[in-house]
Amino acid sequence: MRLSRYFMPVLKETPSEAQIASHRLMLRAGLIRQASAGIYSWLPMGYKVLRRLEQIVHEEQQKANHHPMLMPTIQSADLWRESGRYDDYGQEMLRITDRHDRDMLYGPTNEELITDIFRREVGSYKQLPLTLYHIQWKFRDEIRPRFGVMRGREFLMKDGYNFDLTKEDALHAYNRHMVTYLKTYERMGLQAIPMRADGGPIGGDYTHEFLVLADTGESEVFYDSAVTDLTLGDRVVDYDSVAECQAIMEEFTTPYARTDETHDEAIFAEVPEERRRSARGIEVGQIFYFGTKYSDALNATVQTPDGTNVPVHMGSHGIGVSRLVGALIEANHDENGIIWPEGVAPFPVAIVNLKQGGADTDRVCDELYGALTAAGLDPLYDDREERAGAKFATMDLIGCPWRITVGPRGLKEGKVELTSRRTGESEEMSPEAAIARLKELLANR
RNA sequence: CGGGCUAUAGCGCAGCCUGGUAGCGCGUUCGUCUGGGGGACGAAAGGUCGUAGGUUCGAAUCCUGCUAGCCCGACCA
Repeated sequence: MRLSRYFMPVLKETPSEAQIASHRLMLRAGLIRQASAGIYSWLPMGYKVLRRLEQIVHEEQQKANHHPMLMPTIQSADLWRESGRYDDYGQEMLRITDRHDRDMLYGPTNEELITDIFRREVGSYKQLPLTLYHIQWKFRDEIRPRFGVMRGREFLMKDGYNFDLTKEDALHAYNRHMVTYLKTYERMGLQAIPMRADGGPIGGDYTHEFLVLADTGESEVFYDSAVTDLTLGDRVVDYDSVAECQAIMEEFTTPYARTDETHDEAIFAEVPEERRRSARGIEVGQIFYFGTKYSDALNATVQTPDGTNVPVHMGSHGIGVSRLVGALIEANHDENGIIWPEGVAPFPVAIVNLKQGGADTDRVCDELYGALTAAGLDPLYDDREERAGAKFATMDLIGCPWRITVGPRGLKEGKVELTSRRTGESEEMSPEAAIARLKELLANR
């Protein structure tokens, strides 16, 4: 993308409403603009990050044979009355009346709707196991929205629902989801620690929250530092293997890791003192097994081999996709701006032309732009008529992981400069070498 | 919802107390110079002062209602 033709309204000053780093930087870098309290428009570069996160979520879910679909944002109140949650949910649910005076609502979640689809269409154990998910906008009418997309009222969420014949099968689904989530966060360049959590309004006996450590997190967390050494890396997981998913779940949940709601000082004290940590965390996902709570309420049953009808065992699982953009920035920024992990950067590499209109610099930039585009590396070319300082400051703010600087000084030696946004380290090399290096560095993207 | 605060140009703010021509910085446009970390000079565009009403010869300024937004708390992914 040529910056001169893009829409990226950056701000030199911080709008007064932004308190925390991610909110400030999302506004300054031109990712979002507020539409009303807790509701945001996603500008092109913010939308690009959001789509990138969605894509990663989709890929990891589908590897586990979970099926994407799309349910509506507006739901009828009837189903919620049937489950009993129309009254339970309280003021957080945005209630709407249509022209025929029917009670509608903007969905805060989709257990009722998905269970209704299931009970209409599935009647036999032979159709199980089944996991369906979607990525859709939700609305929760927070009393006080704040921190930008971290705690908005409208938010994009991946929510999935598993349907299984037995509790054992449903617990495998639980473990399977834990693995897909760990994979998903790792690909985004985030460490999200699964922590034993509280069921909350959705309910459930088995539940883990995934937390990203960050000073501005809303939750206080306690953990054994051993848990932060764990990674899945390149492990290829067989999601049909009950034993393998179980083993990974145990590996990641054996070290002590809990939010303050479930924290137990006595058990925590058994962790060696030098490994005990308390910190703050941002919740970016949660998984639940809740048994037959909704299938009982909504009469979602399947026929077993012996001819009886039994309610299905269910679980639900969520990833806060829009919130993740904020969490990523909280975990990856410095005083100059965002530092995107390579897996999620809106543009993985930026080309900075220090002398716009110079014959040599223009030519080399065009060549780099063409070659990187052809290689699928989606470069952002800063071809504006700006001075070097302004270009560097803008590039630091928007946080592309790699920057190629093309200036007359370096070109005298036939060199351009490749700089890491994260470390600030630079290396001079020929344009051809820079292209080759970037292909290598970004091979996994 | 309780407590506190704010609303003046795209962004950050002053002006209000003590009523009388609507300002500053950044950004934007044009020109000249400049050219490796938000450069300099010159010119210009851009504002129903949140909104409705009241007081007054006259209201951004004083008074009242309303709306929106922000902060703290409770709540929450």
